[in-house]
Amino acid sequence: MPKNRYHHGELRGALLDAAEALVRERGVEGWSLREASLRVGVSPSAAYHHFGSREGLVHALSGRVLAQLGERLSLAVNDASSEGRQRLIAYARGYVSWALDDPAVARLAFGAGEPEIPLSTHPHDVLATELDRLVDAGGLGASARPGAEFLLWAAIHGLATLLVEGLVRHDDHEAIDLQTERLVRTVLSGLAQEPPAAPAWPQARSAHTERLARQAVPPERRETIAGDRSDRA
Amino acid sequence: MPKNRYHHGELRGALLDAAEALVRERGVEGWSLREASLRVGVSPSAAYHHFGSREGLVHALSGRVLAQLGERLSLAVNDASSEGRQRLIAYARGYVSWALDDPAVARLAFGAGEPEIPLSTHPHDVLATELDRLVDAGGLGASARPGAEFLLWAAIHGLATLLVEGLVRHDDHEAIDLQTERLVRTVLSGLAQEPPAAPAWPQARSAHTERLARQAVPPERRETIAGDRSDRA
DNA sequence: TGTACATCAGTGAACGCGCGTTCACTGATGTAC
DNA sequence: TGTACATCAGTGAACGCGCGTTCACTGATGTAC
Repeated sequence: MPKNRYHHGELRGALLDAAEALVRERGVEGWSLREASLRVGVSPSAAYHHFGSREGLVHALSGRVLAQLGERLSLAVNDASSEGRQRLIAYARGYVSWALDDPAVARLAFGAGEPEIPLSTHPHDVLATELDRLVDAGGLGASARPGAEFLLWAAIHGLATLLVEGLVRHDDHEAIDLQTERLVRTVLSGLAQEPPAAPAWPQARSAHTERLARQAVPPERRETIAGDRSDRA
Repeated sequence: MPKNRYHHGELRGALLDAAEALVRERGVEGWSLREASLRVGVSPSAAYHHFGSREGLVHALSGRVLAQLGERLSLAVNDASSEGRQRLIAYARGYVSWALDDPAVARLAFGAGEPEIPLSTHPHDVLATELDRLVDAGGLGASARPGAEFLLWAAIHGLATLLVEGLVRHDDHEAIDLQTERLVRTVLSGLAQEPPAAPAWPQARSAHTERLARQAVPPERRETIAGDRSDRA
């Protein structure tokens, strides 16, 4: 807590906070980099030292916000019972209520392309882990597991999106919770019905997983790594 | 085709065309009302005679575009076999491929709140009709029907959205088609599994249905209509 | 068929504005010796 | 412990720009008689 304010100390985080508040108030496009700087009490050009452009700031914020959703979902799932289906219902409710609590922030998180976000914090990873758990507990056949997280994710994400954009409406929060529960139960029971000899469904990939895979193998090594024996660990 | 160009004749439509092209090129926010006017060869203020503001233009366009999707889906469904499940798979494929063919336009259609669009042209209505048809043909129990369109819509919409935003990726179009098919089959089979004594799920409402209901009873008559016998037709 | 006139559908100049970004700069901090 | 100096993290003025919207206007069209 320096008396002196020439060096802010936490400027990067403070700018992200200001930007998040502005998104909440006026949407993703309804504010300027100048205004975010002004709120923090810093010159506009200071922001350029931390983010190269307005877009850079928005992109960084979207990653932070998506990670927050992931953490919230982890908590929601672990607060729920140990029964696999109930945990997934809790996941879905958390996802939908998060989006409805803060529609503009959700739009940002859902719309900003490839996020900068660590593994296992991502909503997709939390969901995948829960489905693995359900299979382990015998609640879902192993043959239905591959790709199942994308079906469930699509369903939950679609409900959240339709509600956030106002294309679908309910009377109250409880009605939304029930609709969410029905949706999850329906998809899970549909998955359980899948014949074991189902066609080999193509595998989808999550954008953040791809990015992380790329980062694990730095660009300059990608061509030689296959035959490289000097790898450590 | 008037030689004289002082009166354009089709200015409203021409402005919508220009705006749609601009959305395609640069996204919903990446252009100005001035630029749309310029493309059409008309002064910016001419646009104000047709749409009261930039927002008005965008809103009108979103309605037009959503209606186009609805028409495309009607065609896709009717081109498919008469078997109910196949028709719904065709619906979903049409929905997803439309969004991927034109991501920016899809974002506009999906994100602009309450659209101005006639009944039965709306994607929601087309879907509801197909589900009714499936029930009539015995492909789905009547007890699972209420609200089912919202489950399926959420699933399809979510898949489209995740793909459009780049959060989920596939190798090619065929993989996407297969994933779409799996999603629809899973939801339908989950719905079919629903116990007949299922809880009374709350009923969702579509934004456009509500708007149409409001319009059917004009505001100034809403209070008296119950006891009003002077109704015509 | 001709004319008067209301209405419709445009023009074009002007407004005030805040934007993203760049630039040369300076004060504060951390490090080597 | 003191000093020189590189680096880090800010300042603040300025740039050129295109924006949405308003306004008083005018040319073309449609209608009544």
